[in-house]
Amino acid sequence: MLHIHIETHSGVPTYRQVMDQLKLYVASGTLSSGQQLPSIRDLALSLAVNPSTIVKAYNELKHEGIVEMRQGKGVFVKSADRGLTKRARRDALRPLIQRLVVEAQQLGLTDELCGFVDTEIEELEEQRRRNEGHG
Amino acid sequence: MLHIHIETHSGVPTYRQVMDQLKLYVASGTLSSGQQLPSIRDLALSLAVNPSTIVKAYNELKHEGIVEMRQGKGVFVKSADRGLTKRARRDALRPLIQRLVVEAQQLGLTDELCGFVDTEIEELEEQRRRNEGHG
DNA sequence: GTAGCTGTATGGGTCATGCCATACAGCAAT
DNA sequence: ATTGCTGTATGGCATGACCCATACAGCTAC
Repeated sequence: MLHIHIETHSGVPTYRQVMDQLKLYVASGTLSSGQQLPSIRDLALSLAVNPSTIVKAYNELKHEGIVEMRQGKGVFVKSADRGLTKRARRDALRPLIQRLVVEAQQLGLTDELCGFVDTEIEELEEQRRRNEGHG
Repeated sequence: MLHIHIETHSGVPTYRQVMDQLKLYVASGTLSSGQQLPSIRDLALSLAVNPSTIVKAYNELKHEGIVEMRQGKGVFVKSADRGLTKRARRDALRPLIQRLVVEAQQLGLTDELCGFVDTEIEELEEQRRRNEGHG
């Protein structure tokens, strides 16, 4: 059973919170390729939100190539996107990196930034390893 | 004279574009501590937008501790924020890092990520060095 | 004090976002 | 074919984002 927590008054939209947590689940291996996600109605019910909100989240994830939706069947995790060239994938990441670097500079943390990133990666990998064990 | 370009149909709000470009100018040293920014009216005129739009951008930057506004005097670049503890500054950066790491994982670029970040930092430093020369 | 610059404050109009409600359509087991 | 699951499509409605217009208030030079 998938555990998703919605912070009602956080200012970040419900569908966005759903997306982000699902993306984290996929990235950490808690949800792996081919695995079925809760149906729109089920997830909507368990989160006590309108089904259309879940539809929006799932659709965005579909456009990002993270899930696949089959009518009558359900929603499934898609394998990680390797259809794009490495260059294209890097370019997709670039704006976010630039933003991060500017923020870090403003906070006087450029020197430590790479270490921070590595720590975060390590944490994610750790989670993945744990999920290997359980799966 | 400050060069700011507004992409009208980019979907990203005008005030946001102003903010981002100003932040980049500060981070790259093109604008340095204590320096005066264009007045609200001047900038609004040169960008052909309403003064209130500039007010919004400047106010956001004020809240982020990047500029200082003195009535009757003008708007000035504030020195980089060191009032917070290192821990607090790191925490401020963390959500952005987490998001980046998840995106990178999804694109299969975790291994290269740190290198990408370093490249971007190097590029910013390069700009700073060039600005040292001119200033 | 007055003229001319500066930032500040308030209110309004328009449009997109975010959420909800309801009806439609494909797939599969009975 | 019927039942019951699945995703899909359409429309409505409220809130907030975004931008604009106009009037207010502090500082400085004359």
